[in-house]
Amino acid sequence: MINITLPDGSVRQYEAGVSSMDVARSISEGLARNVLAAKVNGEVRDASRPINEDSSVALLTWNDDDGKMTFWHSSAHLMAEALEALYPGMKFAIGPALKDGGFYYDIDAGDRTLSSTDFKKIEDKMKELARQKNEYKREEISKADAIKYFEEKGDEYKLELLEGLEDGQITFYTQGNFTDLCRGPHIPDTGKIKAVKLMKLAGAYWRGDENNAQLTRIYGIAFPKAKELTEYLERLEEAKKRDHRKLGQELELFMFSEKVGQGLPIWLPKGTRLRERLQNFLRREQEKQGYQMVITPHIGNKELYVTSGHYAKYGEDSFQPIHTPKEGEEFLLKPMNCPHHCEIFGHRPRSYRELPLRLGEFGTVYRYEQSGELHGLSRVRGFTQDDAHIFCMPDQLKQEFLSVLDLTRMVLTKMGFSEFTAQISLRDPDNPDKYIGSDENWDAAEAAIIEAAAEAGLTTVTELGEAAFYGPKLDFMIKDAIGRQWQLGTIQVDYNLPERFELEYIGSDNQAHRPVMIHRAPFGSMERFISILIENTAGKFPLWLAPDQVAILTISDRFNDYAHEVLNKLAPHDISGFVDERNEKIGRKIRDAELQKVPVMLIIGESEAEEGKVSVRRQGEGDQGSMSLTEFTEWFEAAAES
RNA sequence: GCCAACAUAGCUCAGCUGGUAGAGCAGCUGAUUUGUAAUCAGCCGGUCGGCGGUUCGAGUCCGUCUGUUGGCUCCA
Repeated sequence: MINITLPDGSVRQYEAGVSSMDVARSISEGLARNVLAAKVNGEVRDASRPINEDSSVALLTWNDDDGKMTFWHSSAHLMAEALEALYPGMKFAIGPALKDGGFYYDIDAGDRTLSSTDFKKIEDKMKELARQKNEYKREEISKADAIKYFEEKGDEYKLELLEGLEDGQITFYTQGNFTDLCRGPHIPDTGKIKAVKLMKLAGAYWRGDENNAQLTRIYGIAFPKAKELTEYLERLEEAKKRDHRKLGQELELFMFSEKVGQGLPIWLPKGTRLRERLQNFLRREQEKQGYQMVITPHIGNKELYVTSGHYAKYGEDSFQPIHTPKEGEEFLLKPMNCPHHCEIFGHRPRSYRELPLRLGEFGTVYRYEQSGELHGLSRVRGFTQDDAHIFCMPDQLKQEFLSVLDLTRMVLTKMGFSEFTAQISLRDPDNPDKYIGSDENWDAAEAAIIEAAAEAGLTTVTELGEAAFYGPKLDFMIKDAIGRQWQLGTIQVDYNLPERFELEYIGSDNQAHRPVMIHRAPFGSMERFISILIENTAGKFPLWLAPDQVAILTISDRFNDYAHEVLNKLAPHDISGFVDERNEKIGRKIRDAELQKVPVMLIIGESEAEEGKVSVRRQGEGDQGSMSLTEFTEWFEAAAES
């Protein structure tokens, strides 16, 4: 008998050779039906494989990430089986599951060209094969036999893969009539796959190398329940509707111009109002916490970046230097604000009494991103960071970190994001030479970050080896309204720049000391943050942020004068908007304001003009009744708070 | 950057196998003076992304450039 330890800590006894599936059955039939694979002593394996010694076993279902990955991997095999059945002679390269969901298979279709019009046929075949509930059978095979099999089949890709594998650890998996070289594991049988959809087709090189053959990559998704596929597709639809590029155009927030240049966003009036509101908000909050704003130029002498080390690191992959008429003089578009801020710190002697010195700037920087990486506002070549650099003494690090965490969390919460986690990136303990700065400093900084995050009550994930060479960091991850994860603001500790710029302060001991620097940007960049904000709100910005807060809609042009009077009276209350004077019916004006997602509509006709009132309508909600202007400003303030 | 697809009016899109461009919305003009998601009519608007080529003839075929979109070793 062997002991099987389950995740809840309970221990059960079974005959040696028992399978994970048997274990599941002994617990409940329902569980057994849902088991996709099992994690045995930390290794994900087929549920059918025998266990011969005392082990810990976790049964994996659709609710486990490893279960999903196994499911999708098996789905890739199912797709390959369907392809082979429909189009004999195809060669298969690799077909993994994807962490972000779904799977793909890279295939060499020979002379045949596959297109998305073939998807339906392939999906139908997959469903047909799935209904046969074919078992995924594992088989250990000798390298010679494996080579023979694929030589006969004429699949040079699998043969190449075999070259890299050792005899004795090669396995085949077979379901139905399809056999594939595969490490596994797989789900018990194809019958679990109830819903499949092929998503897209892309070119991909064999082994990702452009010198190799170009293969056809087919992406697909699969689920154990039809309903889950429907929901998945609905989520994709929803994401499409929220796409900030689409909304940015519809709401006239920003634009791009070929003439201005790729990846260089142009902020239109409405987008600018939105952005300025965000900046003002952040500026005020930062000033409350003792930040001082500074402004530095968009270009800097090359020497500045040689000093900071950025030139050596980014030289040829960036915008190239600007030459002046003067011989040998070169300027760089600034890729970062920190060197400038270091110069501010260093321009006169600093006392420890001035620390922490917190310098903030909405600094616009330019980076030459690869053209293929550009994407709407989220990946651009010119953007503005909500940047700040805190120069402090080592023993102030934790306190400063804590206030930055507080600030970040506060502003994100105000922005409507409530679920965050923090990723803490530390040194790679096996590679101490990769990092600059003393061990004591690193230990202290890492401890400061970990303690600060714990004190702030943040859920954290720690990644070893992910730190920058100059210091550890913490990144904020947020979840948006439709469940997507985004990486936002980052907080980094830096020992490097103070050293390169030879920054010093005079301590209470009358000796010179080197300050520690914290880089931090709660939003990251205004561009990227706003792209996330647009997608999170679907363009329905909170009242206090909306570019136009109220649309004043007149029933007929007889009331235009009163409408303007109302607009003027709202201005002192910091409520802004416009009067829709068009000669249109009220229904039309409402529709247009609704589509423009103006949060509040004030409807003005005969009765309002006579009684000095406004009829209030909330975007997406409808009529809120009529009120006096005083009542309305109170209503507005209350609404803006919530 | 590489691969693929796409680029037609301000926007969304139609235009069969090559035979000199169309719709809806927007805009303009007029009528209408309107009560909670589209009033009616008329008009304007495109060297079909740029350049080159094939052809008697190119939005349509080929090349090239620009831009956009999706992908670009999560290893069998």
